[in-house]
Amino acid sequence: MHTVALWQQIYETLTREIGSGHYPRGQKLPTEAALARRFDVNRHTIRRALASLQEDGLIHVRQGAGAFVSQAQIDYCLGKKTRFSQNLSETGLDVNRNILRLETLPASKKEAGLLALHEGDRVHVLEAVSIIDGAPFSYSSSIFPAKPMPDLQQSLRTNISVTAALMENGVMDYSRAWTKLTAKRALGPVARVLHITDGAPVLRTVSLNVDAQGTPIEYGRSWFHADRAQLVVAGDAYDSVS
Amino acid sequence: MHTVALWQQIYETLTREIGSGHYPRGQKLPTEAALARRFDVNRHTIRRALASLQEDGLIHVRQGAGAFVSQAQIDYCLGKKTRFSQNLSETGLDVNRNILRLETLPASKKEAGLLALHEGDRVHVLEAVSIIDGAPFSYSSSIFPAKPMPDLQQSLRTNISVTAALMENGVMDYSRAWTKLTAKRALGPVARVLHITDGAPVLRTVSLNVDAQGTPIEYGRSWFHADRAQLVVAGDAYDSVS
DNA sequence: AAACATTTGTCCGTATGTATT
DNA sequence: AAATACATACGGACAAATGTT
Repeated sequence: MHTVALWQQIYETLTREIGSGHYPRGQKLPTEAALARRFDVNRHTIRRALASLQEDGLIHVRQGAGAFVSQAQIDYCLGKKTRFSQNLSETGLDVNRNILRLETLPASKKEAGLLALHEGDRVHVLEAVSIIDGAPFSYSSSIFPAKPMPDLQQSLRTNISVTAALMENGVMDYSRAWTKLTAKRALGPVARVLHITDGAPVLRTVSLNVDAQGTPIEYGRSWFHADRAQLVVAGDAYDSVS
Repeated sequence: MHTVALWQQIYETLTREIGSGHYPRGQKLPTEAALARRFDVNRHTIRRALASLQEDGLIHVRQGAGAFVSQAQIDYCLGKKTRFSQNLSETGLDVNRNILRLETLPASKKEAGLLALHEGDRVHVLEAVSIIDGAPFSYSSSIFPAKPMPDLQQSLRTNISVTAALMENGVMDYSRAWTKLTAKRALGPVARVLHITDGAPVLRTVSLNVDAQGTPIEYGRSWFHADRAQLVVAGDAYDSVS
């Protein structure tokens, strides 16, 4: 007869309980000793179950502190028609934005190259932190060519949505040319705005948006809170969303 | 008259020199003191230039050790038709693979759910490290349903390419249903196989491949060496590659 | 293992030119 | 025109991390 291992039963019970909200997100689980008493097993059996929970990313364990239920990761869908606000507000989350910097200035040689401009052409620079459910989710730094949309700065200030701001400036449609992703350690400023400790991992993306003619209209770099963000590339999303 | 700041000239010079291979990848730059002598400026001016190089990701600096030219990141393209070996061997890189584990066993409840099987149905488990140019690039753990491809284990052992192994077992075509990405700290085993220090950032992906009928044929989790890997999602790649 | 030299990180201060108010 | 703020550049001192002997 086949019996499920003890640790596995406990693992499944805890998975259910975490999923149902019995142990709220971010909160501490009972100590290993307490769980051992509850399930009437040895502490090592609990540890085996917790190890699996950790592999699944459901909890994270800090030596000396305890096991904590991980925050739910927010799925951020990447596709040709990636729109930040739309992407997230559709999920019913409370999305907000803090502008850290918004100005218009001449492009450096590097910036000009990225947007296919000439050095000295003016660009709008936007740095912002997106806040979801009251906590920092991502920090992003974008540049836009100023010539075709001289009044974008004002639009960005009044609209939370970049898409809406672009529409006010005549860009009715745009698409994501490419996105490059890698993992980095959060350094000084990024760690500060994301409210994470220096050196914690972040997901960094660099991306280019182009208009219907293929002209670059936004070059952006983003840093996502790794504990909160999960980027999703769905095969279908590219076709269906349009 | 407008003059370019000293530190900026130095920054551009070093950018050029690194780009042209004057300072080889992975190698140490001269010390700040030496660069200060070379450009005949104060050490702080050099530091300002190095800070910009670091922002660009061209170098990374280790206190006490020095500034090192970053390794060129390997672009790994994500798309519907993502094929690991193809993806990378086309770039002319030396791609290899070490199998850490390859066996066939009954699926746990969780694994069964992921592949749309029943608990206890047999699955092939493959854990492997990919080696590019002699150094670990990624570690991945995959499961395949055994029923439709009973001899896959042998094929995986003899073929470096998973695609080729699948073809030998009747899967002539498959596509990437979705990929989920996030950043993590490398923990024990992952850090060991990737040859990085514990806690260093890694890029983790979870993905599902399905056959032409939409049936799951591979569920995989991968950990990419963050210093070496850059995942690229190109809008066009989804359409053109087919 | 312990002492040492090297190298980067941080802080203090000073001076000057430039842009803004 | 004057006052103010900011970016740039230089000089020095010590702390912290690393590598070597």
